[in-house]
Amino acid sequence: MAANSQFAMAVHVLTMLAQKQDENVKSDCIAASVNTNAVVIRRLLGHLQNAGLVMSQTGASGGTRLSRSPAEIDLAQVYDSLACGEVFALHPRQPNTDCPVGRNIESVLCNLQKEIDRSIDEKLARYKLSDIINLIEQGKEGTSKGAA
Amino acid sequence: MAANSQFAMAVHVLTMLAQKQDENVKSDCIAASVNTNAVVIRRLLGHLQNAGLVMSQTGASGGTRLSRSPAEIDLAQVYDSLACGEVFALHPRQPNTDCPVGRNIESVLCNLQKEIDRSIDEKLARYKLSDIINLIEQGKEGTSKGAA
DNA sequence: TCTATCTGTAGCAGAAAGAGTTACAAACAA
DNA sequence: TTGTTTGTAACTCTTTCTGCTACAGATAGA
Repeated sequence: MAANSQFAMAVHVLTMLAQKQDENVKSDCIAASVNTNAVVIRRLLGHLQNAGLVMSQTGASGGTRLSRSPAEIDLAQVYDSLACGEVFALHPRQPNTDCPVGRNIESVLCNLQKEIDRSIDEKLARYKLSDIINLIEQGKEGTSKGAA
Repeated sequence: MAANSQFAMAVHVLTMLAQKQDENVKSDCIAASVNTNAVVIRRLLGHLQNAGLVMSQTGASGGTRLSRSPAEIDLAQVYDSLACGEVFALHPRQPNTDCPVGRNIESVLCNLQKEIDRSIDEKLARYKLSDIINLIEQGKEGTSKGAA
């Protein structure tokens, strides 16, 4: 396991920002909803800012807001901005190069890894932030009729 | 990051077993090629055995061999046997349920996660172990002309 | 039956990665 | 000038993974 929870938090954060468009949201406020520390949120926002998805403002009455509309942000952009890629890692130690398998397997797996990453990206690119917001809105009515 | 290197090792191990079909391979021997400890290999083989991909034999002249032909084993089976799934994790702490976003985002992301997992599985299912072996064989000739 | 060999697994130590926290400089509105 | 907010460094704690030792149980072969 040990998967990355940053992505889930990022989607959460962006959804909140989308709901308060044209308003600076403070990291404290976001942290309260995600149930974590404000610094954790600011670190996350740093990545989203580098990717051009949000913009922050320091100082009094500062905060963060989306820098594009929710329809112009897709989940692949979010995923990539966190650079948490790699579904599986390669060998922790260099395999034994005296063995014919060990000598060549890395490059084969590396290519496979890239291919998988591309397919995840394609899948995520189909979802806009605006789609996620719609799904969450649907979830509000009824208890949880499954936002499939 | 912190992705799972188990998958890479598993493919490595299975490739070795395929090359010594109908022969019991010892965990020591595999460990030497993967460049790790024999116990690590035996733990890994346990998963593959539960999935019915290999069979082990204890005692003198024991070891492990494939329980099917390489053409009957695909990488999705390998991936699933390790149960290392989950491309991204959900929130480490329960989000604040007082917040409308926090209350519903988990189920939305959970569904997304399942969808991504399915698409990885579909992609991996296209590769048989026999395909991997072919790619590695190709890599032997020439230095590394890219086993794409 | 005895012995040498190999797997399966428990249990421990060390390393690595993350999360959470405190603290503070820099930016900025009022 | 003052109060507020981000950005970031630095630290601790926890969790997870790897590697390792040790040993019980299984088994082939003498």
